[in-house]
Amino acid sequence: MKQLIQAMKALSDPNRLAVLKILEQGELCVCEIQYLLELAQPTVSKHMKMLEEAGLVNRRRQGTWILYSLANGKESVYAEAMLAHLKGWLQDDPLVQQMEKELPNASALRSNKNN
Amino acid sequence: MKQLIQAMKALSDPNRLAVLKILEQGELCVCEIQYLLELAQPTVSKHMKMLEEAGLVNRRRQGTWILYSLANGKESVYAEAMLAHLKGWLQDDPLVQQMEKELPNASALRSNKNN
DNA sequence: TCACTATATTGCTATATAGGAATATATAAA
DNA sequence: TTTATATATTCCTATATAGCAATATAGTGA
Repeated sequence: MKQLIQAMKALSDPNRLAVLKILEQGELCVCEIQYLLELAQPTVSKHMKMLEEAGLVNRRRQGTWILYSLANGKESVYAEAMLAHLKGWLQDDPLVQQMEKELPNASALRSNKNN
Repeated sequence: MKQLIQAMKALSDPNRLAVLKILEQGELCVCEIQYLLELAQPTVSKHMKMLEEAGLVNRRRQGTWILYSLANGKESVYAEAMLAHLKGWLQDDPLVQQMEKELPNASALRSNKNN
Protein backbone atom coordinates (compact mmCIF):
# COMPACT_ATOMS: atom_id res chain seq x y z
CA MET A 1 0.00 0.00 0.00
CA LYS A 2 2.73 2.44 1.01
CA GLN A 3 4.71 1.73 -2.13
CA LEU A 4 1.66 2.18 -4.34
CA ILE A 5 0.81 5.49 -2.69
CA GLN A 6 4.38 6.63 -3.14
CA ALA A 7 4.10 5.91 -6.85
CA MET A 8 0.70 7.61 -7.15
CA LYS A 9 1.96 10.72 -5.36
CA ALA A 10 5.03 10.87 -7.54
CA LEU A 11 2.73 10.75 -10.57
CA SER A 12 0.45 13.49 -9.23
CA ASP A 13 2.52 16.41 -10.45
CA PRO A 14 2.62 17.82 -14.00
CA ASN A 15 6.35 18.54 -13.91
CA ARG A 16 7.21 15.03 -12.77
CA LEU A 17 4.94 13.50 -15.39
CA ALA A 18 6.59 15.65 -18.03
CA VAL A 19 10.03 14.50 -16.89
CA LEU A 20 9.02 10.86 -17.18
CA LYS A 21 7.68 11.48 -20.68
CA ILE A 22 10.85 13.20 -21.80
CA LEU A 23 13.03 10.48 -20.27
CA GLU A 24 11.39 8.09 -22.72
CA GLN A 25 13.76 9.71 -25.25
CA GLY A 26 16.80 8.81 -23.16
CA GLU A 27 18.67 9.74 -20.00
CA LEU A 28 19.13 13.36 -18.95
CA CYS A 29 21.16 15.22 -16.34
CA VAL A 30 19.58 17.53 -13.79
CA CYS A 31 20.68 20.66 -15.63
CA GLU A 32 19.02 19.49 -18.82
CA ILE A 33 15.81 18.71 -16.96
CA GLN A 34 16.03 22.08 -15.26
CA TYR A 35 16.33 23.77 -18.64
CA LEU A 36 13.25 21.95 -19.93
CA LEU A 37 11.08 22.48 -16.86
CA GLU A 38 12.15 26.07 -16.29
CA LEU A 39 12.36 25.54 -12.55
CA ALA A 40 15.01 26.31 -9.95
CA GLN A 41 17.66 23.64 -9.62
CA PRO A 42 16.78 22.58 -6.06
CA THR A 43 13.18 22.12 -7.12
CA VAL A 44 14.26 19.79 -9.91
CA SER A 45 16.49 17.83 -7.54
CA LYS A 46 13.59 17.32 -5.19
CA HIS A 47 11.30 16.15 -7.98
CA MET A 48 13.89 13.69 -9.17
CA LYS A 49 14.37 12.37 -5.66
CA MET A 50 10.66 11.68 -5.37
CA LEU A 51 10.66 9.88 -8.71
CA GLU A 52 13.65 7.82 -7.68
CA GLU A 53 12.18 6.87 -4.32
CA ALA A 54 9.02 5.77 -6.08
CA GLY A 55 11.10 3.45 -8.26
CA LEU A 56 10.25 5.39 -11.40
CA VAL A 57 13.76 6.51 -12.37
CA ASN A 58 17.32 5.35 -11.96
CA ARG A 59 20.36 7.55 -11.48
CA ARG A 60 23.99 7.14 -12.36
CA ARG A 61 26.88 9.49 -11.98
CA GLN A 62 29.03 10.63 -14.86
CA GLY A 63 31.60 13.07 -13.56
CA THR A 64 29.74 15.86 -11.86
CA TRP A 65 26.55 15.04 -13.71
CA ILE A 66 23.84 12.81 -12.37
CA LEU A 67 22.09 11.10 -15.25
CA TYR A 68 18.51 10.05 -14.71
CA SER A 69 16.75 7.42 -16.80
CA LEU A 70 13.48 5.53 -16.64
CA ALA A 71 13.58 2.66 -14.18
CA ASN A 72 13.31 -0.91 -15.38
CA GLY A 73 10.71 -1.84 -12.82
CA LYS A 74 12.84 -3.97 -10.53
CA GLU A 75 12.21 -1.65 -7.63
CA SER A 76 8.42 -1.45 -7.80
CA VAL A 77 5.77 -3.37 -9.71
CA TYR A 78 3.62 -0.27 -9.46
CA ALA A 79 6.26 1.91 -11.05
CA GLU A 80 6.78 -0.68 -13.75
CA ALA A 81 3.09 -0.79 -14.64
CA MET A 82 2.75 2.98 -14.61
CA LEU A 83 5.79 3.55 -16.79
CA ALA A 84 4.39 1.09 -19.31
CA HIS A 85 1.08 2.94 -19.40
CA LEU A 86 2.71 6.34 -19.53
CA LYS A 87 4.31 5.46 -22.86
CA GLY A 88 0.86 5.52 -24.41
CA TRP A 89 -0.40 8.47 -22.38
CA LEU A 90 0.13 12.24 -22.69
CA GLN A 91 1.37 11.98 -26.27
CA ASP A 92 -0.65 15.04 -27.22
CA ASP A 93 0.00 17.04 -24.07
CA PRO A 94 1.18 20.60 -24.80
CA LEU A 95 3.73 20.68 -21.98
CA VAL A 96 5.24 17.39 -23.08
CA GLN A 97 5.32 18.44 -26.70
CA GLN A 98 7.01 21.70 -25.89
CA MET A 99 9.66 19.88 -23.89
CA GLU A 100 10.23 17.52 -26.79
CA LYS A 101 10.70 20.51 -29.05
CA GLU A 102 13.24 22.00 -26.68
CA LEU A 103 15.06 18.75 -26.09
CA PRO A 104 17.82 19.42 -28.65
CA ASN A 105 18.64 22.72 -26.94
CA ALA A 106 18.73 21.01 -23.59
CA SER A 107 21.00 18.24 -24.84
CA ALA A 108 23.42 20.85 -26.11
CA LEU A 109 24.06 21.91 -22.52
CA ARG A 110 25.75 18.62 -21.81
CA SER A 111 27.07 17.43 -25.16
CA ASN A 112 29.00 20.67 -25.69
CA LYS A 113 31.17 19.82 -22.72
CA ASN A 114 31.77 16.25 -23.75
CA ASN A 115 33.74 17.35 -26.82
CA MET B 1 -2.69 15.78 -18.19
CA LYS B 2 -5.19 17.30 -15.80
CA GLN B 3 -7.38 14.22 -15.92
CA LEU B 4 -4.42 11.92 -15.31
CA ILE B 5 -3.28 13.99 -12.33
CA GLN B 6 -6.80 13.92 -10.95
CA ALA B 7 -6.76 10.14 -11.11
CA MET B 8 -3.30 9.88 -9.56
CA LYS B 9 -4.25 12.19 -6.69
CA ALA B 10 -7.43 10.24 -6.06
CA LEU B 11 -5.29 7.11 -5.84
CA SER B 12 -2.77 8.70 -3.44
CA ASP B 13 -4.73 8.04 -0.26
CA PRO B 14 -4.94 4.76 1.67
CA ASN B 15 -8.61 5.19 2.56
CA ARG B 16 -9.62 5.85 -1.03
CA LEU B 17 -7.59 2.89 -2.26
CA ALA B 18 -9.24 0.70 0.34
CA VAL B 19 -12.69 1.86 -0.79
CA LEU B 20 -11.91 0.98 -4.39
CA LYS B 21 -10.73 -2.47 -3.31
CA ILE B 22 -13.84 -3.13 -1.28
CA LEU B 23 -16.08 -1.89 -4.10
CA GLU B 24 -14.72 -4.77 -6.15
CA GLN B 25 -17.12 -6.87 -4.07
CA GLY B 26 -20.09 -4.75 -5.11
CA GLU B 27 -21.74 -1.39 -4.57
CA LEU B 28 -21.91 0.22 -1.15
CA CYS B 29 -23.68 3.18 0.38
CA VAL B 30 -21.84 5.95 2.23
CA CYS B 31 -22.84 4.67 5.64
CA GLU B 32 -21.41 1.24 4.87
CA ILE B 33 -18.18 2.78 3.66
CA GLN B 34 -18.11 4.96 6.75
CA TYR B 35 -18.47 1.90 8.94
CA LEU B 36 -15.61 0.17 7.17
CA LEU B 37 -13.25 3.15 7.12
CA GLU B 38 -14.08 4.30 10.64
CA LEU B 39 -14.12 7.93 9.57
CA ALA B 40 -16.57 10.77 10.07
CA GLN B 41 -19.37 10.84 7.51
CA PRO B 42 -18.36 14.16 5.88
CA THR B 43 -14.86 12.83 5.41
CA VAL B 44 -16.21 9.80 3.59
CA SER B 45 -18.44 11.96 1.40
CA LYS B 46 -15.46 14.03 0.42
CA HIS B 47 -13.37 10.99 -0.44
CA MET B 48 -16.18 9.61 -2.57
CA LYS B 49 -16.55 12.89 -4.38
CA MET B 50 -12.88 12.85 -5.30
CA LEU B 51 -13.16 9.29 -6.57
CA GLU B 52 -16.20 10.18 -8.61
CA GLU B 53 -14.62 13.27 -10.13
CA ALA B 54 -11.63 11.19 -11.10
CA GLY B 55 -13.94 8.81 -12.96
CA LEU B 56 -13.15 5.94 -10.61
CA VAL B 57 -16.62 5.36 -9.18
CA ASN B 58 -20.25 5.81 -10.20
CA ARG B 59 -23.10 6.79 -7.94
CA ARG B 60 -26.79 6.11 -8.02
CA ARG B 61 -29.51 7.00 -5.60
CA GLN B 62 -31.75 4.45 -3.93
CA GLY B 63 -34.07 6.23 -1.57
CA THR B 64 -31.95 8.21 0.82
CA TRP B 65 -28.93 6.07 0.12
CA ILE B 66 -26.29 6.92 -2.42
CA LEU B 67 -24.81 3.71 -3.76
CA TYR B 68 -21.28 3.86 -5.07
CA SER B 69 -19.80 1.31 -7.45
CA LEU B 70 -16.64 0.99 -9.51
CA ALA B 71 -16.78 3.00 -12.72
CA ASN B 72 -16.81 1.26 -16.07
CA GLY B 73 -14.13 3.49 -17.52
CA LYS B 74 -16.26 5.56 -19.85
CA GLU B 75 -15.34 8.73 -18.02
CA SER B 76 -11.57 8.38 -18.00
CA VAL B 77 -9.14 6.03 -19.75
CA TYR B 78 -6.79 6.61 -16.84
CA ALA B 79 -9.37 5.53 -14.30
CA GLU B 80 -10.18 2.51 -16.41
CA ALA B 81 -6.57 1.39 -16.58
CA MET B 82 -5.99 1.97 -12.89
CA LEU B 83 -9.10 0.06 -11.83
CA ALA B 84 -7.99 -2.88 -13.94
CA HIS B 85 -4.57 -2.89 -12.27
CA LEU B 86 -6.01 -2.42 -8.81
CA LYS B 87 -7.83 -5.71 -9.10
CA GLY B 88 -4.48 -7.45 -8.98
CA TRP B 89 -2.93 -5.10 -6.45
CA LEU B 90 -3.25 -4.81 -2.66
CA GLN B 91 -4.70 -8.30 -2.31
CA ASP B 92 -2.55 -8.89 0.75
CA ASP B 93 -2.92 -5.46 2.28
CA PRO B 94 -3.92 -5.59 5.96
CA LEU B 95 -6.30 -2.63 5.75
CA VAL B 96 -8.07 -4.11 2.75
CA GLN B 97 -8.28 -7.54 4.34
CA GLN B 98 -9.72 -6.13 7.53
CA MET B 99 -12.36 -4.29 5.57
CA GLU B 100 -13.24 -7.45 3.70
CA LYS B 101 -13.63 -9.22 7.00
CA GLU B 102 -15.96 -6.50 8.27
CA LEU B 103 -17.93 -6.30 5.05
CA PRO B 104 -20.79 -8.54 6.24
CA ASN B 105 -21.32 -6.32 9.27
CA ALA B 106 -21.32 -3.27 7.07
CA SER B 107 -23.81 -4.76 4.66
CA ALA B 108 -26.13 -5.49 7.54
CA LEU B 109 -26.51 -1.76 8.09
CA ARG B 110 -28.38 -1.45 4.83
CA SER B 111 -29.93 -4.86 4.23
CA ASN B 112 -31.70 -4.80 7.58
CA LYS B 113 -33.74 -1.87 6.39
CA ASN B 114 -34.60 -3.38 3.06
CA ASN B 115 -36.61 -6.17 4.66
C1' DT C 1 45.31 22.45 -2.29
C1' DC C 2 42.21 25.65 -4.73
C1' DA C 3 38.79 27.11 -7.73
C1' DC C 4 34.89 25.61 -10.70
C1' DT C 5 30.72 23.06 -11.90
C1' DA C 6 26.81 20.05 -10.92
C1' DT C 7 23.78 18.36 -7.67
C1' DA C 8 21.69 17.85 -3.01
C1' DT C 9 20.06 19.71 1.35
C1' DT C 10 18.13 23.13 4.42
C1' DG C 11 15.07 26.73 5.70
C1' DC C 12 11.36 29.29 4.55
C1' DT C 13 6.57 30.65 2.46
C1' DA C 14 2.31 29.73 0.02
C1' DT C 15 -1.00 26.50 -1.23
C1' DA C 16 -3.31 21.90 -1.09
C1' DT C 17 -5.37 18.26 1.41
C1' DA C 18 -7.22 15.16 5.28
C1' DG C 19 -9.83 15.32 9.12
C1' DG C 20 -13.89 16.55 12.12
C1' DA C 21 -17.92 19.62 13.95
C1' DA C 22 -21.70 22.07 12.57
C1' DT C 23 -24.99 22.84 9.18
C1' DA C 24 -27.62 22.26 4.85
C1' DT C 25 -30.05 19.34 1.60
C1' DA C 26 -32.81 15.46 0.02
C1' DT C 27 -35.72 11.57 0.46
C1' DA C 28 -39.05 8.60 3.09
C1' DA C 29 -42.57 7.91 6.26
C1' DA C 30 -45.99 9.28 9.49
C1' DT D 1 -46.46 19.31 6.83
C1' DT D 2 -43.54 17.37 10.29
C1' DT D 3 -40.00 14.02 11.63
C1' DA D 4 -36.28 11.00 10.78
C1' DT D 5 -32.44 9.29 8.11
C1' DA D 6 -28.70 9.60 4.67
C1' DT D 7 -25.66 12.37 2.34
C1' DA D 8 -23.38 16.76 1.02
C1' DT D 9 -21.41 21.26 2.08
C1' DT D 10 -19.11 24.72 4.85
C1' DC D 11 -15.78 26.14 8.05
C1' DC D 12 -11.94 25.35 10.62
C1' DT D 13 -7.24 23.12 12.00
C1' DA D 14 -3.17 20.31 11.23
C1' DT D 15 -0.11 18.43 8.05
C1' DA D 16 1.92 17.77 3.37
C1' DT D 17 3.86 19.61 -0.72
C1' DA D 18 5.75 22.86 -4.43
C1' DG D 19 8.50 26.53 -5.00
C1' DC D 20 12.77 29.46 -4.29
C1' DA D 21 17.16 31.38 -1.97
C1' DA D 22 21.00 30.16 0.48
C1' DT D 23 24.14 26.76 1.63
C1' DA D 24 26.41 22.22 1.62
C1' DT D 25 28.44 18.36 -0.83
C1' DA D 26 30.85 15.96 -4.52
C1' DG D 27 33.67 15.55 -8.47
C1' DT D 28 37.08 17.79 -12.03
C1' DG D 29 41.03 19.99 -13.27
C1' DA D 30 44.70 23.38 -12.60
